[in-house]
Amino acid sequence: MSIPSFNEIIEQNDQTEARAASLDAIAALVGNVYPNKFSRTAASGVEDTITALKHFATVADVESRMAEIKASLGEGERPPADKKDALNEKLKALGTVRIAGRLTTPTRGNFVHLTDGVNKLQVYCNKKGPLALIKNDGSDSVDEENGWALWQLLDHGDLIGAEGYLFVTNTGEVSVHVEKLQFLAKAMLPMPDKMHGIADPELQRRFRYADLIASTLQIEHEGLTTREVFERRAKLVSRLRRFLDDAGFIEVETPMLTPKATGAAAKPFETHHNALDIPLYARVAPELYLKRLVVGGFEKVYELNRNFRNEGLSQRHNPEFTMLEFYIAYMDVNGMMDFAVTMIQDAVAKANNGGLTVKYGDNEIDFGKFERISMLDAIAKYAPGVEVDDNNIITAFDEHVEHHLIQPTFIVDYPKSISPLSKADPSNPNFAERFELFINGMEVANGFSELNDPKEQYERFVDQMSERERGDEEAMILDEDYIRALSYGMPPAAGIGIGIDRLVMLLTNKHSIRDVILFPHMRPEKGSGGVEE
RNA sequence: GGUCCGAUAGCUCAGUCGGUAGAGCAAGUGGCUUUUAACCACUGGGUCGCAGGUUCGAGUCCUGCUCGGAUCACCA
Repeated sequence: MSIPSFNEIIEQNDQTEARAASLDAIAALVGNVYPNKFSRTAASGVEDTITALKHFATVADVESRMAEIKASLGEGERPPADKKDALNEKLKALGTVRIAGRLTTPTRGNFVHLTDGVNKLQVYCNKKGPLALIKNDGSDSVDEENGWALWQLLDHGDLIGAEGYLFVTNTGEVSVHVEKLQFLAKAMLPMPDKMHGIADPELQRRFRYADLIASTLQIEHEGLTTREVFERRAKLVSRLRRFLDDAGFIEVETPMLTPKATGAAAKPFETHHNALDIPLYARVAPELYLKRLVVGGFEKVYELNRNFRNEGLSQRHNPEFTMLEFYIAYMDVNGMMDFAVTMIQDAVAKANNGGLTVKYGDNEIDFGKFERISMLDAIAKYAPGVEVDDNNIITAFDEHVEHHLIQPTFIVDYPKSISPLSKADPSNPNFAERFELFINGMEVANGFSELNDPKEQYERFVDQMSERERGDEEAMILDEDYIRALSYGMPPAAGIGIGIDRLVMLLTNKHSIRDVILFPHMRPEKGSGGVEE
C-alpha cells in the first residue's frame, strides 16, 4: 500500500491554495504559525473562555442593559451616545481582556466574531491602530507595525488570540477593541457553509469535526445543532450516573473482550489474542459479569458502557451501542420498574430543560407517566382477532403491537422461553418476570427478576445450546463459570439494561442512531486503503 | 438482501422538450471601514459519481456499477 501524500489527503483547489498562501505570508510575519499556547485572561480574572467572559457579571449586566435600551428604540435607530458612553465606562474599567477562538464569517470590514464553540464575541480591529501583533517566537515580543497586516491575512475559520478592551458598538453589541493580535492556528480547509452547515448526513457523520464547527458558525438552524445534541447526551449520561451514585451504586467496568460472547441473544465480533492464541469476543452484554458482582456482594452495581453486536445497521442499530445496565439486590421486576421510572424522569428533566414532555417527529412524548400492560393484553388490545400461542406470541407482538407503543409503556409478562436469564412468574410458570420498555415504538429498556437458581439457570442454558445446534446463531452460550458463581448464592435481584443511544434519540428529536453517536460506523472512504479493491 | 430517491463549482442548490454549464455563499483583486447572514465593482473556478449504450448532439433518455439516504426484512 502506498502512503498518500499530504496533498492527496488535503485535496488541492483554489480554496486550499489561497489558505496555504495566506499561511506562508503569516509565517513571514509571525514566525512559528503553530505556537504552543495563548494565555486567556478575561475580566473575571481567571484563565477564561469567551462563554465565561460573557457570563461574567459586569459583561452580562451591560449586555442586558443594552438589550433594554435597544428594545425601546425604533427600527434602525442607534442607542443614544450618552447611555452608550456610560456602559463603555463600566467595560473599560474591567481593563484588558485576552480571548481566543475561531474566526466566524467576517461581517464587514473590521468586525468579526470569535467563538469558543458555545458563545461568540465580536472583535474589532482598526486600520489606524494601534494594532500590534504578538510574535510566535516564544518570546511574546510584540511587533507594533504589523498587526493590521496579519489581520488582513486571516481566513474564515483561523484560530487567533486577541488582547484589547471591551466596548459597546454603535449598534449596541459588546465587543473587544483589539490592540494586540496573535495567530494561533490555521484552517487549511474552507469552513462549512455559513447558512446551511453541512447538509449531507453522510458528510456530517464522516467529518464530525467539521459538522461540530458548523454548529457554532452556522447562522440559522432548525432543531438542535449537532453540538447541542451531544451536549444534551452528555448531560443525560452524567445525570444518570449521578442518580445512581447518589442512590448508593458502585460503577464498575467489566471485560469488553471476553472468551465467550453471552448474556444476550446476539452475534459477536470475533478477534484473536496472539500471546494466548485464543479467540476473544467483543462483549454483547455485561450482564453475566455484573451478576457475578452481585454474588460477590455489590448489592447495587452499574456499568454504563459499550456493547458490540455483529448485526445489521439501521436507523436504530449501530454495531457498538451504549447501554446502562444495573442490578439491585433484594428487588424484583416491579420494584425495578418503579426505580427506573424515577431515574429516567430525573435524567430527562435535567437534559430537557426541566420538562418531561418531548417533541419527537409528529408525536409528543410524555415521560410523566409510564403505562404497564402484559404482552397478552397488549396483543388483545391492538390485534383483537389474533389467536396467540407459545410459538407466535412474539411475532404477533412485533407485528401488531410494537409500533403502537408511542408513549412510554412497560410490556410485562414475557414468554419464559425467550427469557433464559429471568425468573419465572410463580403464578404463571410459562411466563417470566420480565419487562421491556417501549417508547415511540422503540425498545428502550429490558429488565427482569434475575434467575438465581444455578440448577435452573444451567437447564436454561442447555435449552439455549440445543436451540443453537438447531441453527439459532443468537441463542445464548453456556457460561460454566457463571453457573459456578450463582452456586455461591446470589440474592434475589432485579436488573435492567437501558439503551442510551435510543433514549438520546428521543430527547433530541433525532430519527437515526447515527445522529446521536459522534462517530458512527461508516463504510471506509474510497481510496483510503481501508478496503482491497 | 428487496424497493424507492439522490450524486452538477470548495459549500448549498437550479438546470424546462435532448441543443453553448448556471445562481448564492466561499475564494482572488480593488474600494469601503462602528458592521450585525447577505456592502460595492471586477475576476477565477466544472471528468455534471463511474463505465457503457441510444442519438447529428446526453447533465438530461437507457443499462450496469459505486456511494449515500429513506423504507421493508432481520435485529436491541
